[in-house]
Amino acid sequence: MKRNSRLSATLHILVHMAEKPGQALTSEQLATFIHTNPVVVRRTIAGLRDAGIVTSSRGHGGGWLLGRTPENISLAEISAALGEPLLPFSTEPESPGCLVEQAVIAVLDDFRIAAEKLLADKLSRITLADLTADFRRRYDLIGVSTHAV
Amino acid sequence: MKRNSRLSATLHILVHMAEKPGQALTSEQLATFIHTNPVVVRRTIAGLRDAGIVTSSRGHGGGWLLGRTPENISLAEISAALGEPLLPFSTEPESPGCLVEQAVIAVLDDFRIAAEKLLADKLSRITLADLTADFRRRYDLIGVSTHAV
DNA sequence: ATGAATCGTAACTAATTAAGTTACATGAAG
DNA sequence: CTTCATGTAACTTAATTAGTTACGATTCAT
Repeated sequence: MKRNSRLSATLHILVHMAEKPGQALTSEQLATFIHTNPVVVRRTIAGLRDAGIVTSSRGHGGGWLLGRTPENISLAEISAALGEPLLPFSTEPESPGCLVEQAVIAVLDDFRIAAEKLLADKLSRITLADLTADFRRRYDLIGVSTHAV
Repeated sequence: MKRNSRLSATLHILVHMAEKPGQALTSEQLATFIHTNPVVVRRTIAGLRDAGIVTSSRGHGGGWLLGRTPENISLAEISAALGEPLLPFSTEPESPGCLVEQAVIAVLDDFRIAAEKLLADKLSRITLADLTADFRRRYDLIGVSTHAV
């Protein structure tokens, strides 16, 4: 798994889970989808479990299941559960007391708050079901073209 | 300079430059503002020069100047000139041929394109002049309270 | 001309972060 | 009670970014 691809890797995993409803997939299986190892998977999606997006069970026959239907899982929730910031820039003070820095931080923070809200709104309108629908469309297309050619 | 603070550090520098109009500031001076060293400054703002936001001159009496008035320098341009992506997540394929991945990337890229446009629009409405105005407000407030107390 | 000041940039080092790995405890199913 | 899973801590490795050193190129003052 490359850097900065936790969101796409997680979505990849979730679509696979959505395609096998009711069937628990192990960290091992999920890991092969995103070319990494089981511990990285557990670590990455641990937050999704806490958010109720997935459930995990141990022992024989255990593994991971979606906690809700794909229609009820939005990318906003997934992104939030991963715990990564939506915007990459930091505004932590480095020169406390510098009025220029304070002004810069104030303006950037205002922007950031508004921007994060905008992005979260947009993400909340995309669900896991949308992703699986897109996948199915591609899948069917391949099938058609394979038969046609 | 901390990680992920290139934007705020650059704004910090630019506000200082805006406060000394017509006066060339050296990389050395700019570096002290953001607690780093001159080479890091040159490297960081090199893109701003290419974008015409600042100019630099060498030799005795040389240094950095704003290339335009603060009213005509938007945060969108500054951010673009820094060459950093507005959104942190990557959508580079890791399993070419995997339809699930393709679906995920397609959806995320759509989102990313729309989101970047939104953010750029918001940033284009904030100018360096807005930052200096915010700074002046804080500066005047301190002056007032100092005199009052 | 010469020297001092300044940027431009390459090359290297150090610090930080994130992913990958190993190891083992915990719990569930047969 | 053995096997198959997750949970998690600890460590290692890899990648990225900031910091540093060094030096060439350019400009100004004398």
